[in-house]
Amino acid sequence: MSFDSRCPHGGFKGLLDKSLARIGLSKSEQKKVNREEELVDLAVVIINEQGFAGLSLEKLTAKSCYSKGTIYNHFSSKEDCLSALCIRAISSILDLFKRALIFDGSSREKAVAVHYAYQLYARLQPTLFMAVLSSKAPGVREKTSIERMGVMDKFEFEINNFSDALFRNAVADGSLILAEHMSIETLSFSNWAMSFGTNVLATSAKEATAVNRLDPNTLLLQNINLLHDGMNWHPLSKDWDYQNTWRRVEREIFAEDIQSLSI
Amino acid sequence: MSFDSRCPHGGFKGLLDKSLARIGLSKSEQKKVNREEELVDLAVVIINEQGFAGLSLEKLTAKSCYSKGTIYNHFSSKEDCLSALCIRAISSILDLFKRALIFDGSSREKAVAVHYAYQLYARLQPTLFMAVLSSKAPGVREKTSIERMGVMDKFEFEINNFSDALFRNAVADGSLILAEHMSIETLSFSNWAMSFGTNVLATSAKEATAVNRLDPNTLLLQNINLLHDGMNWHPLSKDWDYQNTWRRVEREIFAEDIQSLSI
DNA sequence: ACCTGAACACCGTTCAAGT
DNA sequence: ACCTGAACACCGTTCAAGT
Repeated sequence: MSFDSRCPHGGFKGLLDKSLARIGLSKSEQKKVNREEELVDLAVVIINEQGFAGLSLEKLTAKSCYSKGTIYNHFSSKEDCLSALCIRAISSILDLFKRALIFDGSSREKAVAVHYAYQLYARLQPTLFMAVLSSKAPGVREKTSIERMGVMDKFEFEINNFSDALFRNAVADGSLILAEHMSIETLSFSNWAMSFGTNVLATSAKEATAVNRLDPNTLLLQNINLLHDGMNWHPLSKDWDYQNTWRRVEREIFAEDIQSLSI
Repeated sequence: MSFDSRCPHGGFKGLLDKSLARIGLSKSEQKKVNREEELVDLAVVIINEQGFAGLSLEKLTAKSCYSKGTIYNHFSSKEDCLSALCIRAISSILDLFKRALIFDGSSREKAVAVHYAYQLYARLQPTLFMAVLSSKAPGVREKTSIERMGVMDKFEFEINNFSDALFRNAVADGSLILAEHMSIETLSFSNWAMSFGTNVLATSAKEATAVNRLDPNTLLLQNINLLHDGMNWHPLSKDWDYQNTWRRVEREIFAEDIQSLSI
């Protein structure tokens, strides 16, 4: 093993320190946050090399320049480390969501842009995306520290708020009329469930016959079109070419990200 | 620890042997199948007592009357054992699905009955249901034996066929008209994705704010109503009381199963 | 106040010897 | 042909000693 890759300090470190200082962290707290970033990066490398089953805090210790004690100072267990990857993923997904919002279109088109962003992340960072799924498994949740669990809940709450806002805007601009017994929360949740279910099944069951037989690129769009039509969210898919919206989102918002995929 | 519970042979054993013999297994193969059933039961007990994180083949060995070698003869790893629980779950779910089909109603109502069955299983056997989720995590899949992976694929294929049949029937009886660019497979997959996504998020995020704020009982029905309305599957939810269908399914098909929940 | 690595317990996995 | 359990490697986790 080459030791060159160990302890890759420096680079943007000074920059990072400053931006963290701005949000009110002490020097030692900054150091800890930076180190955790570093360790999460290393964990991703190990998973890419040896699979999720190959990740252990033992190996993470060996690959880093810290001792076991320090590693356990960050992660209370291997599963806690996995949850840290999950939080990294959710946080990045939220950033992509916010970028998707600037798409110039109807509220339903904006929702399509957000779903595009979700699926894009699954393609850009398959390992981190799968970490989200892994962290939903009870065995992982059980061993995640309560502090980190709190952070996860906080991010989940933010994602929910974000999703709710999409539907509130739709109701506000008149393109969506709330049926009886339907709340913003209900629609927002169904939207999330469909997206999550589609992406997980599409990613995890790719090899199996079930998903194989479908075109993964348009799969998510078709599913959410069905759902949004069911909500009677205008314009309906029969009156608007959302396939075209999907392509426009790709071109107008996420062109560089897509480029990095083909390199 | 009491040793009374160890090696609970007997009971329906003779009966089981005979039914297995009918499908063409030798005596020793029968024995192995029976033992695996027993071990899966024991694994569920351990998980119920100590959580998913508490399961190990070490403990399974201790709780059973077999040696480590024999346990590893059944399960190539702890994760392989988890996948065995997953297969047990899928197989039971398929049985419930078949029972749901006998519900007397329109093709869309039959689909509602099938979703009812899915959600019922999640309530009847939360541990086994969560095992399905666990087995979707990459770390578990990676350590599942190829033979068991094959069995899982076979069951997934059966579930798919079952779901496809629901939609084929709907097209056949004229209540569902396939839109352009929509295939039976697409609709079937979206149906599965919605159900899976809803049940997983409802089960795993129960504590979190997101799902808390919704009524879990009607959540799944609302979500699939939106989806089926989006497919334009008649009768639409505005023209038919599917809440009532849901209650009828509960009463007419699954009354005893629900009873066992409240005991 | 934080870091280290030795120490130990538990688990996973194999396999030579036994029936 | 199948089962056993000793043996060992790897991992998780703790904590007294060090800086």
